[in-house]
Amino acid sequence: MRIGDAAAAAGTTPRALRFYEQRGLLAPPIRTRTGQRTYSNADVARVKIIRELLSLGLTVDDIATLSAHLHLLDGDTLPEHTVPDHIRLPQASEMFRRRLEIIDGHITRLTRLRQLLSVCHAQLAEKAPPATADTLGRTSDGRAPGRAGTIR
Amino acid sequence: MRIGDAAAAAGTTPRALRFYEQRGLLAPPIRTRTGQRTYSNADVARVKIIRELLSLGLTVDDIATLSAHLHLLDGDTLPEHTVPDHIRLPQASEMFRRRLEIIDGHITRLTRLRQLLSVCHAQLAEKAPPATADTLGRTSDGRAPGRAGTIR
DNA sequence: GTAAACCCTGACCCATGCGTCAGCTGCAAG
DNA sequence: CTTGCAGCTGACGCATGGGTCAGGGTTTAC
Repeated sequence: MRIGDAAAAAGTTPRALRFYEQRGLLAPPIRTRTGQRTYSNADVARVKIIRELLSLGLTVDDIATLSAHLHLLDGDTLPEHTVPDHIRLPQASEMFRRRLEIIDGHITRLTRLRQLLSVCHAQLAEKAPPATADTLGRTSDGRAPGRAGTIR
Repeated sequence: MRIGDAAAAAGTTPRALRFYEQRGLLAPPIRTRTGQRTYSNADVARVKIIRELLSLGLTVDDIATLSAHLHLLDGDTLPEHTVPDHIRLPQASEMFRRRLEIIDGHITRLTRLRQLLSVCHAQLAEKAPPATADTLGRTSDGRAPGRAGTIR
C-alpha cells in the first residue's frame, strides 16, 4: 500500500502521514528501492489511533512520548513487541497520570461552562424568539482554503 | 487605573488587554488626553470573565460574538444595558446552542479518553514499578521563554 | 530637573497540525 | 514513448493567543 491509499484508508492525507513519521509517531515505513513508502494494514490502524488521540486533545508530542505503547490502546491490531519498552516506561506512566489529571480538569471546567452557557441560552431565549432561518444571516461554514490547525 | 495595574488585577498582562481590545472583546477604554488607557473595576471584572472563558476553551472570536452578553455570566459586576442587544441576539443564541453541542462532544470524548488512558496506566503500572525520582530524568517543566499559545 | 518606570504603536516571533506550492523522480497505461 | 497521476523533499503559509523587542512619549519620585 502506498502513501496515498494508506492515508485515504486512515481518513487523512499523505502530508499528514509524512508529518507523523517526521515527528516520530509513526516508524519510518519500508520503502521500495526507489524510495516510495509502503504501509501495512497495521500501519493504517496505528494512524487511526493517532488521529483518535489527536481529536481527543493530545498533542503530537504527547503521542510521540506514548508511541512505544500505543498498541495498548488497540489490543489486537498491532504487533506486541516492536519496541524496547523498559527505558521509557516510567515516563510514559507519569505522562498518563498527568494527562489524566489534565483531562479531569477539562471535564470539570467544561461541565461548569456547560451550565453557564445553558443558563445564558435560556435567558436569551426568553428575550428572543427562537432563531429562524432569516434572522440568522446564512449560517454557512465559511471555511477558507488554507484552514489548518488543531483537530477538535 | 492604568493598563499595567488593570492587567495585574485581572491576572494578565498589558499586552493581553490591548489584544482583547483590538479583537473586540473589550470596548476601547477611556484615554487620558495624552493617550493612556484607563480602566475601571468593571473592566477588570470583564477581563476576568474573558480569561475564564478562554481557559474553558472558547476562542477569542467566540467571545467576541458573545461580547454583548457577557454580563449575563456575571450577574452583578457589570452594567446591565450597555449595548444595543436586539440585533445580535439570535446569532448569540444560536452560538450558545452550537457551543453547547461542541462542549457535550468534548466531554463525551474526554471521558472516553480518560477511560482509555486509565486502562493504559494500569497496564503500565503492572510492568513498571511506580516511578521514583531517579527513574524519571528530571521532571522539570521545561517551559521555554517564549512559550505562548492556547490557554489550557 | 532628571532618572526610573510606565505607556504607546507597530512589527516580528513562537508552537501546533498540517495545507500548499515548487521542482524533481517514478510508474502504469495507451 | 509519452502523458499524467503519484510520490519525494524542502520550505513557506495559516490561525491562535499572546511574548517581546524597538523607538519614542509620559508620569512619578527623588
